[in-house]
Amino acid sequence: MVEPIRRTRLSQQIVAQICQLIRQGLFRPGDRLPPERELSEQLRVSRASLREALRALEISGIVEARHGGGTYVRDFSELDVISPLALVLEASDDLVGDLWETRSIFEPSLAALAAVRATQTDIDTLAAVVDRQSGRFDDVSGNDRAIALDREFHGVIARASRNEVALRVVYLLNQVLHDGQRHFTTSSERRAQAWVRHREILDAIREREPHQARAIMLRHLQEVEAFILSEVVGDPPYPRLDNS
Amino acid sequence: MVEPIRRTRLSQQIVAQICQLIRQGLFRPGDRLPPERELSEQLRVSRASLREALRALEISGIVEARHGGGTYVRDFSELDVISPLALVLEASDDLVGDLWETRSIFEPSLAALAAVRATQTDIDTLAAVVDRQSGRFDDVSGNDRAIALDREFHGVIARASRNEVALRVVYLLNQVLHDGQRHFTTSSERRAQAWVRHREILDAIREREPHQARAIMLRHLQEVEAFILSEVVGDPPYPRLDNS
DNA sequence: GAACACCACTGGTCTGACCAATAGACCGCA
DNA sequence: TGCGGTCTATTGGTCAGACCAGTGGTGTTC
Repeated sequence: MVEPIRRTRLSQQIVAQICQLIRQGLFRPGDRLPPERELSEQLRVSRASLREALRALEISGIVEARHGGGTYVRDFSELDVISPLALVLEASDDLVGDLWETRSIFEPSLAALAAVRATQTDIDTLAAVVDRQSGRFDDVSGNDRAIALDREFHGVIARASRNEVALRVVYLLNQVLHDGQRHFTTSSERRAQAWVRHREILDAIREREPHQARAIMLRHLQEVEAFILSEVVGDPPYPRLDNS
Repeated sequence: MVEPIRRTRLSQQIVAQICQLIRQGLFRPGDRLPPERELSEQLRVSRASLREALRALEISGIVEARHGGGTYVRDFSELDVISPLALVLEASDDLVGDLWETRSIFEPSLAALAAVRATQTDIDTLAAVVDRQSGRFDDVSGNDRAIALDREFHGVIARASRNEVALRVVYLLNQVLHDGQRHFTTSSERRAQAWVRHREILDAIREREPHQARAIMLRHLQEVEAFILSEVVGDPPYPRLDNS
């Protein structure tokens, strides 16, 4: 019935303000922020409070501090930040199924959006990734490289969807999933099958066919998911949706 | 060829250590951590460094600090977690369109899942919410109540989808969206239309028709989104997907 | 011109102090 | 006894200033 009073910490206000400055374009990715001492003086807050705010921004992946070198605004396209949410989800193996299901909800739509919105540059980048995936990866480090390329493929599509929010969400999901199964090994046959699907998705995006892109992405994820869930985890506790 | 030296910040080590203590069960959800002064003494670090670590843990949703009351380990099942995602999205008006689009990706699938997995209790709860939405809400506080009920409706469906990850994501999205437009006013006609859709979704879930639930939810979101984007924000900068 | 030494700058950490909110102890009144 | 208010120790929030440690440019030296 009544609205609880909004007790806002000083560092939160600072975070909001700096975020706004960045969003307004006063600070652009790659720019160096003013020194902490100077910034704290301008904001009329102590350096400790400012540092708490900067730490929050750093955790969020918005800025990056270099000891002795200044604090820089990160390029948002580099989203490879350590997500603290991974700490929360790490201990729970039983969430892997949920994570995959969530990907299956999300990424097909992102592929469809990418088919509508991808620029020629996006498509070229995606094609380059798919091309690099055509290799065999038989040596020791091959598995890691294959996984990295797979993440890159899905990352490029998410970026091509031109939806900042969805991009962040899907990136987070994949990161948690990746962290939980870092040493997961795929077989050559699996990789070959995935590569075929990746090529089909690329073609669908290139041909601007969102429905096609969505359907193939869904099929791709379900194939991989079925394999992983059967090998690593157990059967899902709840009924699944059929495709649609 | 050589491994770069890992220059780790003090606060990062503290975060790792506290996380480990929580993971080991020394601190359980709901427990109160030792006071900052005491903890900093035990860890042999300054209070400032400890506080930076605690701020990181708070952003991650692992602990919660209460001014004058101590720092508590959060119950991870609580959903209103401050995520780094929320920090990024805070104070950003031009992301409202992305947020809505992301909802439109997510919630139709959740409705479909709910149609498959909802228990009788879920359906009863949902029916009760819809029933309460049938009122007129003409008085002053009516708008707030209507918005609260709307959030509750979508929350119950998300919970009924039995997907912990998706639940958290959609909860976060709606929270950010709500925080950004707290004082948004809807007309009675809009509410009536939304109520019709809500009833249709409820019926679809009750009849165990996932396709139906998905389709109506998508339609519902697109209707509301179109209204809000036209009234409050501007036209979307990128082409939208047609339904599907 | 290249290698080196130096030094101003900047983030990282520490100390100690004070402010502000909380919560429990304590007291007085009904 | 039980309720209400007050008082105070505890605890998080903020501040100021200092020093440490890594960076990068500048000037010197050969």
